[in-house]
Amino acid sequence: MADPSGPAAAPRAASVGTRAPSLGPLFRKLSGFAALTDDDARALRVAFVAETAFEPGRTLLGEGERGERGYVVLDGWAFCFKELPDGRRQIVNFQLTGDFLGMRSLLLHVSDHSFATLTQCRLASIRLADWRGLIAERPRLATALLWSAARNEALIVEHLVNVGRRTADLRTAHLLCELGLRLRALGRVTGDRVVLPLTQPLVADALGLSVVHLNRSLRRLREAGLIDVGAGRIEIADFSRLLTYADFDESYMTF
Amino acid sequence: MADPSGPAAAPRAASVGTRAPSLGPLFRKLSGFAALTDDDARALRVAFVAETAFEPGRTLLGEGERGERGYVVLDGWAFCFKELPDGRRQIVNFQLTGDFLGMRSLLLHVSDHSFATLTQCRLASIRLADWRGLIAERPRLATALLWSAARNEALIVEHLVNVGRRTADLRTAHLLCELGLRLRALGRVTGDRVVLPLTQPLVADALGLSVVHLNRSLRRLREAGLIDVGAGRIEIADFSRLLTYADFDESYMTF
DNA sequence: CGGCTATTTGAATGGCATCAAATTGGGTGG
DNA sequence: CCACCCAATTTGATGCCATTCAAATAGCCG
Repeated sequence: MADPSGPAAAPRAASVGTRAPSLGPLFRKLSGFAALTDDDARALRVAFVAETAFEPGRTLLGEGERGERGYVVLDGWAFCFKELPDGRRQIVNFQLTGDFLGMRSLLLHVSDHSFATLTQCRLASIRLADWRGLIAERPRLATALLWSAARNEALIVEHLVNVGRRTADLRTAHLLCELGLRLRALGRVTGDRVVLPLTQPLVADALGLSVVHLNRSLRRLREAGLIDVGAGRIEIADFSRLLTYADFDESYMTF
Repeated sequence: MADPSGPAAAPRAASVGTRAPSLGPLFRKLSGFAALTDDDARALRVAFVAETAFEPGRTLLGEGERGERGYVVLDGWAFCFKELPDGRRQIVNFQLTGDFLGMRSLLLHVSDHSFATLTQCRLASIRLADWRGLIAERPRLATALLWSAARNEALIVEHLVNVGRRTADLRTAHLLCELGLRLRALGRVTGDRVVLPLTQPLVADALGLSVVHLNRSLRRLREAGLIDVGAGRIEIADFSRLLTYADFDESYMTF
């Protein structure tokens, strides 16, 4: 194990940028896809520049703009979305600690989507040239990134199934389950309660529902004792039962 | 330009497999993402084994199975989908000539989705080890594959927006436009008419609609003179007007 | 010819959107 | 500390979009 910044590593001087970004979660994720070396860890540390915190609700890149930098979430929640001509929008997915943000915009000349912070966020960023360099010169890293892209695609595909073929209540429960499990995989969840920093307009845009109808779905889930809601926050009250209720099949996440 | 099997190349003996697969469209697509060399073309030719034709409606891999081989469509239509416990399904996207099929299943230990042929198909296939080899040993190819994965993700994301935020009529028109443009990019379409080998149950499963309702949407499009329908086939009758009707923004496809 | 699937239409139901409005809570400036 | 504003939450009423049930027709294959 070659964690570039994990707690197990001895304290080391900041190698690049204002301070060494904590790329531990990212590196752990990528290590699950390919056997990375210390050199790979070092290359990641060098290529990614730590950024100071971004405030909540900040749009980092709009559709049609040119992506100058790609990001990794060090801490906080972000999300990406597409807007329609009439102003409505579809949230594509949420990014948590260790997830990439805007890498597709970096690859394409013009971004096909937008992304923004949801909560206060700490992000590390990378320039296109450095990104290309990592892929071209580090075969194991390139392999891990392709695996990571596959995992990301699997999340989006399941989201599509959710929106296309499930009722509002199950759809809502399913999304909450996925986010809860992703937090659990990060070691942020221990018991049967999970707090998610989600407002209802946001979740409605993710699920392809109106805010009004989502609110009624949430009320039913609350009356069933599965969740609690309020003040810009949705809280899973009984994770086990919510997973059962949603008939959640986590096979698309477990690789 | 180093087309491994294009018509411009002089006839060459089959290098591997029963005959040299026509990887031209795949190579052309990948060349748009990174500058590939003759060696890259050769490596692709060696790794992909030509397969004989598959009949229409053949499921190549089911959800939960282990993907032993990845595929490239040489000719014909295929599609991938996920099934729900109640038997309904969501079609994720369609694969045309030059598109990968089942690569995500190859990377993951257990496939999270299924895929099948739609029409008669000719496919070339690759084993996991050879796939890993291409990625690890050919940096330009790895780069191109990551770009290709990004493009594929962009298609799925737009599909999600379509299902999540558009009405049935616009949703239907949008899908037909995308497929028409993809055929056009392959040089298979010249005029304002495009024939698509799609049955209505299939399109309904792609759009997250019931067959009955899709049928009514198609009727409205037909009465508007935009399409023709019948006998396992949907035909774009006036591509220009259909693009206008769908307010189609092709920026997500043009890279 | 019989069975299967695709296409099509009618009728009724229901899920979800839209419109409207009351309430709440956090943030900000006076 | 209060007044105000703005966004989020919540509920009611209404109507439409889409599903479901039902059935008829048509085309394909064995």
